[in-house]
Amino acid sequence: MAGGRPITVLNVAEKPSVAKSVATILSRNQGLRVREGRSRYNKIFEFNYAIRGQSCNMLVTSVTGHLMELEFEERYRKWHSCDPVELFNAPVRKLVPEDKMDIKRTLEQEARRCQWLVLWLDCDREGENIAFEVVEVCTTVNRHLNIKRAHFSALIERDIHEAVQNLVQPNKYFADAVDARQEIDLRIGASFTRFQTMLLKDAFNIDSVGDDRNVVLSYGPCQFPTLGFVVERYWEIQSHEPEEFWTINCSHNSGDGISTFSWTRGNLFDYTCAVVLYEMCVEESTATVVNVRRQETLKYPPHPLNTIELEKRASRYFRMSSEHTMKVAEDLYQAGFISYPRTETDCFSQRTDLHGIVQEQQEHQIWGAYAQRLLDPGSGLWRNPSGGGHDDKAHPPIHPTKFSAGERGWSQDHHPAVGAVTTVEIDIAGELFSTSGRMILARNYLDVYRFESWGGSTIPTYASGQQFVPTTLTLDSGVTRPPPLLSEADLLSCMDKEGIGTDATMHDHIKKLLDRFYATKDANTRFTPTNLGEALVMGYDDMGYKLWKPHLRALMEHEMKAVSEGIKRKDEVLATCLQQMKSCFLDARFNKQKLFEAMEVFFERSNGSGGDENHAVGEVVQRCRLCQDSDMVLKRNRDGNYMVGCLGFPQCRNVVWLPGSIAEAAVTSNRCNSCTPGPVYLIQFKFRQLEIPPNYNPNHLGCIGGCDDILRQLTEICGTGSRISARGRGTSSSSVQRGNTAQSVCVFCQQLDHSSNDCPSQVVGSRSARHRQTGESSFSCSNCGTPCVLRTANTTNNRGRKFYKCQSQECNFFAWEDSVDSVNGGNSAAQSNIRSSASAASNTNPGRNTGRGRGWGQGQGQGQIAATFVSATGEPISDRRCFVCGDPSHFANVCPNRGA
DNA sequence: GCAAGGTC
Repeated sequence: MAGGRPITVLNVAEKPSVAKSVATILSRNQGLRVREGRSRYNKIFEFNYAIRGQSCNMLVTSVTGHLMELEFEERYRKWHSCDPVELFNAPVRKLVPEDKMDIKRTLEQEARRCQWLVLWLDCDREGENIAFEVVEVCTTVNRHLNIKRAHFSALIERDIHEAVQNLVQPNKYFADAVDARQEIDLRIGASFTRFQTMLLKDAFNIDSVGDDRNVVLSYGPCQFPTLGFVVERYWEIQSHEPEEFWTINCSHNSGDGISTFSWTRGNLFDYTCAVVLYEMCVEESTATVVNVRRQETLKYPPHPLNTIELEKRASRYFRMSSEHTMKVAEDLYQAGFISYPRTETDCFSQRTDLHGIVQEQQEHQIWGAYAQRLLDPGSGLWRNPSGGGHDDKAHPPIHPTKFSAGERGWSQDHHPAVGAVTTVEIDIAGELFSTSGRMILARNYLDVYRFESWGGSTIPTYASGQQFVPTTLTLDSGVTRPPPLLSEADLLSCMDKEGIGTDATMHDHIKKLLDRFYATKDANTRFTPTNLGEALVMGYDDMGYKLWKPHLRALMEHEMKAVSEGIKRKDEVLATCLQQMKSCFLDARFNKQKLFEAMEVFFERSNGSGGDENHAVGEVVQRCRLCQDSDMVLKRNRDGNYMVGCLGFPQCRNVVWLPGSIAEAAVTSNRCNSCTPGPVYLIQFKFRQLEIPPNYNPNHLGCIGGCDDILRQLTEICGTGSRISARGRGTSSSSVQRGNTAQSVCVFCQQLDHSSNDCPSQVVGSRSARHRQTGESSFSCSNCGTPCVLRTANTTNNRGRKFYKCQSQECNFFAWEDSVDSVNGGNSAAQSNIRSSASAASNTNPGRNTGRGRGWGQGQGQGQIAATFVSATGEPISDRRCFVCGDPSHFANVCPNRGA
């Protein structure tokens, strides 16, 4: 070929900027001519060049991403033109859309006079697919074209010259995989979207979506699993039962500093057990150092950067949204500062010239010196970065491709930072406690990677066998908390882990949730599903279909990979996938009632019968007495169990779980005559007969306001439908605290300090059953006769002491529980009903028997101990307080002032 | 009016 006449070569890039870069690099900016094409964005560059000795007249132009779109044939385009199920088989075709026709014409025009076509599309599956679109357009007008593919990963001279001198063939398998993906996405998306939109849009008043004429309840194999992540986390939070736990903390002031030792048992959920162990420690409180360990630890630098990690780190360190990050990265790529920013790869190949990359950085004023040290063989600092195990075989990890003196926050090659951790273990009465401190010995890569911190903390010196008396020894309590709502970084992690979307599209799917009114994002970038989003997921979940789970996409992705590797044929994958999805579609349509039911939980039927105008029928039960800001509504969780929850969730977490034996429940327009503050709407319950005792009527018109003994009894007998939290469970369960404590607020008296099971008002003040069969006595206000509630004092002098308070707002009656006990002969309901485990524990302690007892203080037989112990078996008196109002009697998750 | 994926 060498020495022949010049040939004309048409080079096509994926976007105009790449065409320009390729042309500039190959022409070395000598004799480069530019002319307009038919599309105003896609210029044509011309210059002379020699490929392996063959002189070429090079034309370089571009497309803008995909040139073609897949669409249904005309007669299936209109929404009502066919049954949506037909979309699984309806003929489809690939067409150049109208707005790409100019580009198509330019390609045709230039291809007619060329001998070669060189494809400079991005080196990934989509790029390969676009390459075949370009081939189709060009070969239609010139079937003699010689087709070549250029493989490059960065717009730098070395890569571009190397690519053009080593042209290869395009990979049809890659393109086939994308064809299959496109067809499956189109058929599933269109069929399900039309189905659920036409089914639900007009059937309900979907108030959250504004102008509902344009509402589309879309379904997509990426957007729905993304919504699924949001809803699943929301459900997890909603079903979390706050659970109290106890732990022993020990501190020691040695004179050289204070060490805080934590209990190696961690948190105990059994109060009695914790008290017994605490008591042992207090009685035999000398601590013995049993182990002092000093260990060198290493903190490794992060793996080389891929797109998701770039987005997550930018979100974490710079609070940049994923969308903005990719925009900036694209700019840097186009300016030649970094390699291609859309890559899954997080390990460098052997071919990458890492030394060359670092050499470029030697002049940098911040990390230049570090780069020089890395390159100095005498320093012994060089280490090839360890990979994260991902390689898309198309692009290297994102790395700098040329020097910049400006602020750029990444480095490539790092040594781990070195630290020394000292761990001290002590033994008190057989219980182990430990503490640790860290000293950083060598910062190494942390010197240049300034975003990661590795704090040091010092502790005094201890020797094995040494004994000391703890300065404080406290039994502290806490409450398990639900996980937070998903943040944008969390969501990206979920999507990445499950393979939802591509690096370039993940942020689009997240945005789609907002656009479709499926979810909202708050100021902290945390996502909450809307009623609409939750209802749709719930509907499919109730059908038993995991269409909102990532499995379907994962399966498809797996199949696509097989196609791209030539292991499976496109046609067979398409046939199997679509067959499965079609039967799933038919099943979903058969079970559409589930979708209706789920929507009914949240929305009124649009042709509904109206009902009581004062409240939304079928929903509102009462005003939330906790936040006093939102309504409490009857809802079902995803397991079908009923609860009455505050609409202010997640800011307000007030929830009343109802018996697990309910088959059906509906809020009526009847108001309770006795519960205040009203109105409290009665709920018509239908219980599953086999799950309740025979003497109860399965049909019951009940009230959650506090007056309904039958409801309380069935709750106790049947338990609630609240999901048991997976976290923080699994220790012993002998204590009553581990009973049915799903409510943040007691069902019966709306107090925060006990569960409905322990509610004194049910014994003391129940209207319908003043005297229970057990013979326990009640207590009513001696002024007005209204039933009293039992509360816990929080004043300095009486912290933890219980008192009765009249419920009537006009009456100021008040009496200490312990003084009432003595009047009533010490057999009060309150005494027997509250915290029985604590009572048992406190029996070891002479003194008032008020629930949890009062613990061990100075002067209670502990005189041999010189240190001051904080009494701890009463109400929580550690430094932990509600961070909202500072009250130590509760935590912020149940704070009545929250959101005030 | 529908998907996801390129890109402007």
